[in-house]
Amino acid sequence: MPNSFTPQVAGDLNYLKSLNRSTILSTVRRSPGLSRADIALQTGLTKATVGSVVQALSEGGWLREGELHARGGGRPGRALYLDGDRHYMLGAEVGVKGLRLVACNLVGEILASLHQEVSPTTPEATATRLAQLLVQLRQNPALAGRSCLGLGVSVPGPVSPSAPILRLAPNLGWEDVDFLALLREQPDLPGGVWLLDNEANAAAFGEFYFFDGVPPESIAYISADIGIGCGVVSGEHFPVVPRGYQGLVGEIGHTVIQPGGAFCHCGNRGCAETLVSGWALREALNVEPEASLSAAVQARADEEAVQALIQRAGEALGLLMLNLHHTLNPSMLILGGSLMRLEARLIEPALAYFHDHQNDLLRKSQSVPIKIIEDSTFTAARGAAAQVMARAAIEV
Amino acid sequence: MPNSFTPQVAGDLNYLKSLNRSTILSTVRRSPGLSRADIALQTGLTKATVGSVVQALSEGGWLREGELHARGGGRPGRALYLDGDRHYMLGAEVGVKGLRLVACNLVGEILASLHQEVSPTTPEATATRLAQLLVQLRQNPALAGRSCLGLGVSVPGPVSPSAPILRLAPNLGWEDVDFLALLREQPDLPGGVWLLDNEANAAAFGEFYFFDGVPPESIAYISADIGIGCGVVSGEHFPVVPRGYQGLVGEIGHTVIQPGGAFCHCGNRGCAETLVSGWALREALNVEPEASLSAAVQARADEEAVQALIQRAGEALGLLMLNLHHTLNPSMLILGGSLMRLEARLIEPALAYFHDHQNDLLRKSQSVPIKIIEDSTFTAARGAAAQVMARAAIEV
DNA sequence: CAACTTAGTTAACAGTTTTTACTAATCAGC
DNA sequence: GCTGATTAGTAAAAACTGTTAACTAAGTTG
Repeated sequence: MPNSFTPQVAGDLNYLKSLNRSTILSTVRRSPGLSRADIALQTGLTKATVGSVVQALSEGGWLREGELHARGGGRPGRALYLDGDRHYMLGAEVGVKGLRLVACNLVGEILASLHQEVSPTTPEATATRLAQLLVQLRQNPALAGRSCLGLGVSVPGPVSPSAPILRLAPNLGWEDVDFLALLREQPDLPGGVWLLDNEANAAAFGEFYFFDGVPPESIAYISADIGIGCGVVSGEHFPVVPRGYQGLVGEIGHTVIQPGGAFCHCGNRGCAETLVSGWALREALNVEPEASLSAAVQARADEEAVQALIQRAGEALGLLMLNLHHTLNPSMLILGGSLMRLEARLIEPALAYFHDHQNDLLRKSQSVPIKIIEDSTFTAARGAAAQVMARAAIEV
Repeated sequence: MPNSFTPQVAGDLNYLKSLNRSTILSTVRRSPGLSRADIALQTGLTKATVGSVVQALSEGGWLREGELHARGGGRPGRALYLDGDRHYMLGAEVGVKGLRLVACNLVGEILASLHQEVSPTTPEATATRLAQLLVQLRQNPALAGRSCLGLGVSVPGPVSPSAPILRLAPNLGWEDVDFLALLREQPDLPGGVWLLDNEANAAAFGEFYFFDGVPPESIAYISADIGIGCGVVSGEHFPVVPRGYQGLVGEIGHTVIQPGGAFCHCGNRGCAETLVSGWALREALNVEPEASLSAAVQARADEEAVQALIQRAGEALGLLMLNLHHTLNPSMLILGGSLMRLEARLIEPALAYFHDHQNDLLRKSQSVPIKIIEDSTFTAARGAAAQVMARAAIEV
């Protein structure tokens, strides 16, 4: 049955091998500690195939052997884990508020990170600065002796699905920027897989790929920051992020939920972002771009108007979550972004709205788990790194 | 790169063969008249492989040879087409207004059809009636000498993604119905692939799979009928219809676009369906379930209140289209369902709203083509048949 | 009509998973 | 402690895939 890792057009034996290698890797990623025999059972491959693929992956630094299983009669199997000690991926977020970089291993652990809270200026200057920070990051002793699989960069705007080009980033004033090309002109950068993606997509991918616990069937990650975006991921072994025809999937901040409502900077009226978003709240509360929104809210928490504003924003977020659920029906909703720093003030009305406005269909189904990421400083950067790993696992 | 036809878990040589056969078939479906050499070029397979697969497909009744190409020097290639004369698929729509059946060939042509405009009662009685009609349909002389690939059934409600079970059909009063199991108890039905899917999904799949002309990258099909649903399809060679965790993808009729608005039958307020849907308009205009909505509108076309009502409904539909575009970003929107019989009265305000409320991101992109299906009597049934073909092409 | 070009087929080949048989390691029971 | 049962993992042969390279087929062009 169709799912997600298929060649552009048709497949040869090489593709088949790559598919199986990647499936085995993903099987171990999703349930660490499986033995070769377990993998054979789960994937349907034979013990012989699994054995030879595992050997190759171990030699390549992707898998490592662990302890022995001891379950009843028979020779115990040897546990297999992703090898967190031999490779790493670089991930970077070019955000409105600054640059954030991580290097993480195959298990998703952040080995080293950097962030610089300065708003990007031109694409060229930003590329230069990012390159310098990448060089600095790679000198971190935690990365010594490891090989780099590549670099993923996330940007605050839609990326063309056909080419790694940032189409429009209103909050940076950038348009049609080939950021990876600018970066490639810089010295001392690693080779391997280079990827560019939207911030919400990257974050969503990372949360799905490195999910802590039993992985959900699919997720929608709502990124509530200056603007509101959303990334969607599904696919057991080969997670897919739908991007749409023009890379606009998940631009839910500009879905209209209040026809004839307030004007939005996008040129329309009544967008969700006019009710819940960093820029709308800052504007309503007169908070300077440099100042902290959550601090301002905290300071004026006893003003009734402020309470009502945040309450309304939370409800709008809840409505957005419901609409998203009716349109994409993910098995889990994840909320992230700097707006989460408003904590219960924003989140409680959102959850309340979400639960109080479920319709019959939803009530019939088991309720959708909602996960909240309080600190998403490195979420997008780590997600970009995760995308690098997923791609490298296919190409190796 | 990930896309859509991957085995449950891992692939063996059988899968590889099936993949390539299916890819070749799809290549011909998307551009009829290609030669073996063209296919080899497009798919990346070698001439040898293409040759042997084409031979197998021809013998199996899937492909036929056509005229000779005559383009410049060299031996001319022989055009290949899907063979419309040897197989057919059955498709049925269990709708609120009755049963609709088609038999169509590999090219998507309807060879025979039936429809019975009687509202279904119980699942059991409906299965019995549908089985009788299927037997009757299969006796149509147009089907003589052809083999049946299977049966697809579409139903007016979400289908569980894990099993072919109708979860809820409010307009039929059905809940958790294993309709295919009921059907299987009936005599004289064909074997092959049996599928069950939501009406909007089936229709969307059919419009994509049998697209007349250059196939779009992806589509969203909005089914505007008693309720409002939506099906999404994308994937070049292996079209995928996302269903979501509980089969609720595309339930856009219950996205809220007017918080605090009118009560919806789903238990919520301000759903899109309260503004634009068969039931809302019928209720507002006091039209009996048996009577024709379009006729009623036609008759009262000069009442100002009626004009305003339809105008508002059209605008709501336009808003829904915009929101859908911002969430899923398909490369084409298709409008279908019985509400299209209201014609320009409904459609013009919808298109006007859609075009007048595009934001900067959309304006920057080339505009999304919108296709309107005036008569969608057999759209869902044919779509269900298309799904059967797609599945059979993989399994054969 | 010979040279050229492109389409399609054939047989040997390389690379994949599977099959089958085997070895390795642990536990249970005597 | 030994034997047998059971499960894990490996090795070599077998089966099957698409590829390669050489060939035949069938047109056009000079």
